[in-house]
Amino acid sequence: MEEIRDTDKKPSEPAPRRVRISDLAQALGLTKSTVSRALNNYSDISPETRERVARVAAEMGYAPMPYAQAVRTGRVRALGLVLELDAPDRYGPFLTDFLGGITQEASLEGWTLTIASSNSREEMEDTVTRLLQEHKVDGFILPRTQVVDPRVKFLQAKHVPFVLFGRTGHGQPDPGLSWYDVDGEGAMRAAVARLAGFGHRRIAFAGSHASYNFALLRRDGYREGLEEAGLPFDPALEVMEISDRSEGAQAARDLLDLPDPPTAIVYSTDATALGAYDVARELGLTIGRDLSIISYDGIPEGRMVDPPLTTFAVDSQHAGARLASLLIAQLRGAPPGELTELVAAQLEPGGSDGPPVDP
Amino acid sequence: MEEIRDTDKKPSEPAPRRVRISDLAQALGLTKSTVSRALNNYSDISPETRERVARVAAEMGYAPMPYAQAVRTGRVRALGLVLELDAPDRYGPFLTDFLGGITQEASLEGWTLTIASSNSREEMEDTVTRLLQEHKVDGFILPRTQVVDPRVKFLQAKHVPFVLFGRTGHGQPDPGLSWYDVDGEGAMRAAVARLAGFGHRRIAFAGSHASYNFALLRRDGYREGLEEAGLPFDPALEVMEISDRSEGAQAARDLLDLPDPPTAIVYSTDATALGAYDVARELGLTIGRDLSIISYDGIPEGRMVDPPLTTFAVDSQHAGARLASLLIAQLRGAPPGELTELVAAQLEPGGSDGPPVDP
DNA sequence: CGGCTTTACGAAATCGGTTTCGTTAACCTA
DNA sequence: TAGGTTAACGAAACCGATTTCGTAAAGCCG
Repeated sequence: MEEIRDTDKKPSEPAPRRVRISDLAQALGLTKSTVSRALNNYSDISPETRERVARVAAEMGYAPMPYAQAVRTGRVRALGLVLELDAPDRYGPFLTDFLGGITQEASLEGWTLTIASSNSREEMEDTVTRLLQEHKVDGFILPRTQVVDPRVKFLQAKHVPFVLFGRTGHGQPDPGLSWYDVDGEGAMRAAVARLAGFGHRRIAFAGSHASYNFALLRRDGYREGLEEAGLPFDPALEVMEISDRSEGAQAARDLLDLPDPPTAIVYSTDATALGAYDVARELGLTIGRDLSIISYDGIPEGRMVDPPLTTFAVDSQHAGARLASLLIAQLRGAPPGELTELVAAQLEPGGSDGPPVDP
Repeated sequence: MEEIRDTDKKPSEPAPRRVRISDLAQALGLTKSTVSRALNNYSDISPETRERVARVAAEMGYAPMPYAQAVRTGRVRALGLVLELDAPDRYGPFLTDFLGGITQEASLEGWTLTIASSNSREEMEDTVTRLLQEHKVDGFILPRTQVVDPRVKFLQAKHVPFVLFGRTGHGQPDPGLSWYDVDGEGAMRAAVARLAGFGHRRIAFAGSHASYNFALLRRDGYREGLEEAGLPFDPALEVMEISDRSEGAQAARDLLDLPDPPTAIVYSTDATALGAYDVARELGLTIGRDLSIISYDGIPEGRMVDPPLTTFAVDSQHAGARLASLLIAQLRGAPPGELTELVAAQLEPGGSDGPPVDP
């Protein structure tokens, strides 16, 4: 019966013998079953016993092994996150904060985060399927929602709990979904209001890819801002599909080349707004005077440039923490549709915006 | 016996009934035990039976549940990664690639990645302890090694397998450890050689925090490069403890203020090298002509600046993949000390270096 | 005060696997 | 050909929990 298998040998391990539920039961003079039910708040346990079990468990440092519980319950106390490696901006600098937020919050509740990655939709579905079939994960966090997000249907069909970072469906979010989002629409509205307050009359907008839900919402916010400020909407001043710094620069170039150019540009993302700095340097314009810029995200880079970028900052760590919390709540039985959260972006005034110069 | 517990209720789940080992056994006309041993390559199974079991298992789509196996084996097929949220550069843009590399490679072998985060060393130890005591991971990947890394002793004491991204101990890496590293020393040597080849005689170095192992190695490489080029080592041209763009700028300013200033600066990281661009603009110098710059990392930003940064690029995705592979090998029984890998950084010539101008 | 609920716990089955220990039949060997 | 191996599989224990079911004692009721 010699074992010749070539995989997964056990390393030498003088483990310090953890305390099991049976040890706890013996110490208490009870049976495993009673102890288990006491710890899980069953109603057929007397309050005194319940309290005593809890106390001794804490004293002995008992912690159940999630995977042993999982054999019976099917739940492993693990959250799943699928990163899309082909994302246009590779999640930029947010990822660390975002992951930190998720894991710290999850850790408080005794959960962990398992991450997977994919290069395409097919790969994403395979990966998710494997995580589920191996029961490595109880639910998912989905970053970067699209207007019509294939992941939603996919997970709903499998009856897997999940939460979204960002809404879907543009104006009408699906009522049965859990999500957390930052109010990009409101931020863009406020950006336009701020610029209009400075006296700008021609305010342009450089948006992101329209397949992403946030892109449409921010564009909406821009248009609403114009309307509230009593400014006319000029289609020539609205460009979309801008996704990196060089495209942001090209957008600025095109806008400034117009017969009646804008005096301010609202960018959908900081990364693209930095392109305006390059163009300003080319053309000898001073940002904040000759051209006002306001954008959105709050990347560290925005504070390094001269002048610092005025932006609406997103707290990625908070987002991660809240998403973890919402998902755990849902896994504990809360109705998904009631788990939604919309927070405001935080204005970080820099020097990139100000009153327009008179011609 | 009604259940009133307030946590972890099971959501409705019409799961598509997965195939268990007992189903497989029944279909084969064998017992669970025989099937299990066949799948795990025990020697007391005939080759024909082993092959038949493998074939039918594949046909029926059987995959063992890792947590059910874990109850007996104590292994869950999960890799652990602890992110340090207080890292100076927050892992920059590498994290996405790095995680992608780990997860893709792990996925191929049927493993997953569980991540945790910490704000301090104490928190890191608590987190690791919890992950181990709950048996949520089998081993760890440790990024960003320090010269004397407290994590090494900590994990060794617990007899937990791990691999390092980067060596430790400066010159003398601990022989019993597994690690993957990029040859920063060699890259810095090559950078100096390249600059000396252009005709530079006074070449400065701006390094990182000396507590990190890579910082010392890159500095060594710089010094070796000077020696090989037959150039004298001038302590005034070597500054350390530079960790971000503004510190990189200040270093450039200080170096250029010297009585006999350098004509080229080798930076330990791209992020700090970008500071030189800011200073060049201030002073009206042209990078690549008046001042040559070579650095290390290969961040995307380096290709966006003008002129593009000449740098030695690191493939973070490959690093992640190899680290995962090394750790899995170790978990399968390979001796840790033999699992080491050193790869070269890839020179990406930009326009930031060239022959010095004659005064 | 006898029967009927509750209350509070123990005994045992269960989850999906792995591993130990027998056991049978074929194969050697002397 | 009797006795000892060996090959190949079955039976059952086991891992650490949860959950179902059974049951003794206490409480209630008329």
